Amino acid sequence: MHKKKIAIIDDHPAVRDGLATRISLEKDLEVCGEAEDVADGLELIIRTQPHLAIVDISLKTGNGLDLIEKAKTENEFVRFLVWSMYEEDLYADRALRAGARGYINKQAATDKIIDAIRTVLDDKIYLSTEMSSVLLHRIVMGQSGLQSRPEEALSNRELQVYEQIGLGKTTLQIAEAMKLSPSTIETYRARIKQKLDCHSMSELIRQASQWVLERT
Amino acid sequence: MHKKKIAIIDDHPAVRDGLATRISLEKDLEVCGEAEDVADGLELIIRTQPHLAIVDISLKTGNGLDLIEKAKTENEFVRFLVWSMYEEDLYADRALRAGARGYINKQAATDKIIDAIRTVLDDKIYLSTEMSSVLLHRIVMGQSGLQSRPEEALSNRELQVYEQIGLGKTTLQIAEAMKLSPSTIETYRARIKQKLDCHSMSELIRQASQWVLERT
DNA sequence: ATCGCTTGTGGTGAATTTCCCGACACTCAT
DNA sequence: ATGAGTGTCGGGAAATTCACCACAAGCGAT
Repeated sequence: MHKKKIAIIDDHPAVRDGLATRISLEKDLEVCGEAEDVADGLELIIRTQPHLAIVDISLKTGNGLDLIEKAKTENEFVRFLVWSMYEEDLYADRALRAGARGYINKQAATDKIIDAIRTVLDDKIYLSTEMSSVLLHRIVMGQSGLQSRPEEALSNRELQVYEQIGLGKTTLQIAEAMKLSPSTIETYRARIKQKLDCHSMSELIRQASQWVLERT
Repeated sequence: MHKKKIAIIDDHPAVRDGLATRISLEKDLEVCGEAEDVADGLELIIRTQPHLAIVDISLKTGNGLDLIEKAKTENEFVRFLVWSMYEEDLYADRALRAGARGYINKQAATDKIIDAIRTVLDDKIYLSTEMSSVLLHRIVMGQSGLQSRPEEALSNRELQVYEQIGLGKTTLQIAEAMKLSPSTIETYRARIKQKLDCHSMSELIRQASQWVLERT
């Protein structure tokens, strides 16, 4: 029989163990290797060409999403499933954007991960139902479901404001800096929130500051 | 033979599985139960009176250190080992102060955790050698020496709130999650702002969210 | 044994900010 | 020329933040 090969890339040995033993219970799946950082993970993927790589976001050195971005071009046939402790709404769309075919939380029961694996191996997208509906909602409301980097959704002015927000500036500070009425900044902020699907200032600030950091 | 009973309290099923299977390989150890949040963890400890409880810091609801504080008085004979993904230098001394007998990182090899378990069961303290010397050094220098990170100035509660802030949660959401009055969260926030020298919510959120990202 | 400081918890009321509406002019593409 | 998106602003209601205060418990220093 032809078993599907699964690679596990996670920086917690106990997690790898737990996952590996659980996967081994399935007759048609086998773990073809494990890695705990980006370099080893890449090497593992290139060498073993797994059908699916399960990737944690926070690795020993670097980020699982980076790994996926790097690996996906050279390894057409490898599918990626992101497996992380972070809440889905923080990272699911980033994961998909990076090239993953699914996202599953570590708090999920181990049986769920098997579901997710099979779903992705079957060339479908795996997300929680809530997250799926959020993305679908975005498609209906906005243009594309995945917010391809904020730059593309925001207008010039909005982007400038977004950047200031990410720097931790208050509405008033931004208004002064840009010599505009605070009301205007409020409007931009409201539009940004709508476009990026944020529901509170806290969330917007968090997202903006993250964006500022990541945009090197 | 009289096996030592181990309780596992962690909110990631895969971690529990990995740990449990690894522990089961030892002839003189047995897992007497698992839990994934504070309430269940307490109940588990009271009911089974394990020789040792392995406790993750971030649980589904609440904090592992709180669990230890609550559990230790009523359960004299239960020892606690903190097992977390966070870097030792911020949490190890908090863990010990809360009543734990050791701290081990999730990135440690699974054999290490067995070491740690045996060490604690043997009524010794388990820490990495680096951390031991750091703590000793702090004791000698009178603790008020140089705190490399401003976050070290925060109290336990403040740190929990800080983390939530960094995740983009609003004051109200945090209050609900921690089952405290919003006023209390306000107070913590004010104290955090003072300690970290932030002058507005925006700045605090920005700093907290960056911290959450960069802390591994 | 006492004093002072920190921590954990909460409250009040004023000041600010956010939120939800609407408005208007201008551009650009359909 | 109509509608969608953008840049700019305002008003009023709702929510949040801020600036204090309070108090009990714990802990270290005197």
